[in-house]
Amino acid sequence: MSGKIITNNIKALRFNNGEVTQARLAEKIGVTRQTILAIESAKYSPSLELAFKIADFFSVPIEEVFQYVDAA
Amino acid sequence: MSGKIITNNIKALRFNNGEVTQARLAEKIGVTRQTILAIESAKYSPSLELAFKIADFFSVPIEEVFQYVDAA
DNA sequence: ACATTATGTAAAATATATTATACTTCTTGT
DNA sequence: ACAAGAAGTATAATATATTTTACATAATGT
Repeated sequence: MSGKIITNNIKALRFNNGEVTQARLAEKIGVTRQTILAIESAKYSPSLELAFKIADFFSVPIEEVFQYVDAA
Repeated sequence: MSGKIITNNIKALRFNNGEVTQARLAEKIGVTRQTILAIESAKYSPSLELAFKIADFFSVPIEEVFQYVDAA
């Protein structure tokens, strides 16, 4: 049915950028630590705006943070 | 505060691709025509998943459909 | 002028993202 | 072993996106 899922490499990006913590990333972006945690562990996928904010924070395009790929 | 807003060129893309209608785009992507209309007229911004679906439909990266730019 | 198709407006109902709070577990340094 | 910082689990409350339905307007072809 759905076929595709959204994955992310936020954790990897956090460590490629001077060990930024979940709490600090959340604070910088203006969301809660819970939100970062939930997205990072793929509990749900973010709004487009939040996706843009995260991508902007790491200075990369959205596609480098999130991937829309086949589930199987 | 926020400073940035999300814009889109869905309408332009629809006409660059053989005049695909809102209803047809919605149907192909698996959402309601109202959703396409609301997003196209920036009543609200979509979920990341829907943004991916729209971008995929037009075979372009998300950044070519949606732009996160300064409001002013 | 009429019929048809596409787009816009509106509002209530539902689903999903985000917050807030509190507690737990893991790591690391001392 | 202990303390402190970071990450994980859980849940209720709130905000926002999406659906559904219904009607209104705009554009086009006959």
